[in-house]
Amino acid sequence: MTGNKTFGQRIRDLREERKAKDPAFSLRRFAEAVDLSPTFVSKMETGEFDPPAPEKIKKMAELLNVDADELLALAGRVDPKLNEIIKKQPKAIADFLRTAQGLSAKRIQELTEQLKDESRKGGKR
Amino acid sequence: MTGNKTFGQRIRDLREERKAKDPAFSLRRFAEAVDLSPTFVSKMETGEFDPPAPEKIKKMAELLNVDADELLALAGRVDPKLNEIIKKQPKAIADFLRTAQGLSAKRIQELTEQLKDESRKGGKR
DNA sequence: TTGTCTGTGAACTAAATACTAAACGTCTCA
DNA sequence: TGAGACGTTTAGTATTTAGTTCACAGACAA
Repeated sequence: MTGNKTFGQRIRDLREERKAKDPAFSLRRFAEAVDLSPTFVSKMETGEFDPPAPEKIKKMAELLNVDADELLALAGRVDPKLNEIIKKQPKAIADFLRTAQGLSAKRIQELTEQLKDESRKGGKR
Repeated sequence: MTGNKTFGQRIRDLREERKAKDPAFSLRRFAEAVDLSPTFVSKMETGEFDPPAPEKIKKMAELLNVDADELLALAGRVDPKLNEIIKKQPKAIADFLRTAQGLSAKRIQELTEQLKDESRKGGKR
């Protein structure tokens, strides 16, 4: 597995790593950049507080240069935008996801590629 | 389109339809079966209250004999179980959904069928 | 005409979510 | 030797979510 850390541990690791090269990644300054209080970030990193709202998590991912979906997943959340996508075709996508359940990441990526190829060639389809 | 009603209107229509044949579908009795107060169901059906928690919506779908995903979608929600599925492969599925965005229901159903055929033939894949 | 059922209106509310402010001890470095 | 930044602790709070209770007026039936 890519890493079995908690959300808070992962943020702290990433932030400390950046801090070593750039003092803008101190807890206080990072908190300000994400628009959260230092208190919250401290507690969150130590796991005493739950992760913040999805938008804050996305902002952190951007600042820390990591994939937002990875952080959101660690936080036990899903990007609200994915739910918006699902709502446009609820039955079809719900069926698909239940069928795709348990598929390897690789196989899912193949399907994604397949769709991309199709749209490159044949327009919408 | 299949129907452009609000969540509440849809529930009321379905419930009244059943009520005509079965007095167990009075507002009060239905509310009790779903484990909600009559007041809540009344307000919900007239749109004055927001739809209840996903589990209640699923229960209603079951009692009213309709697809839960349809009701959940009308309620502007997504089955929490779908989010659980996404969390198992967050990056791959997030990518897939963003790529599949805007695809027709038909095309998504084709993909689902493709996966089902594969698992019928080749095991997990 | 009392009893029982219907749906509805007004007024709350418990619990969860998503945080904050202020003060504290520690360390640095000028 | 004190000014400033560091992360942390204690003690809260505002907002949202997901409902509830109680009382009411109208229909119907015995």
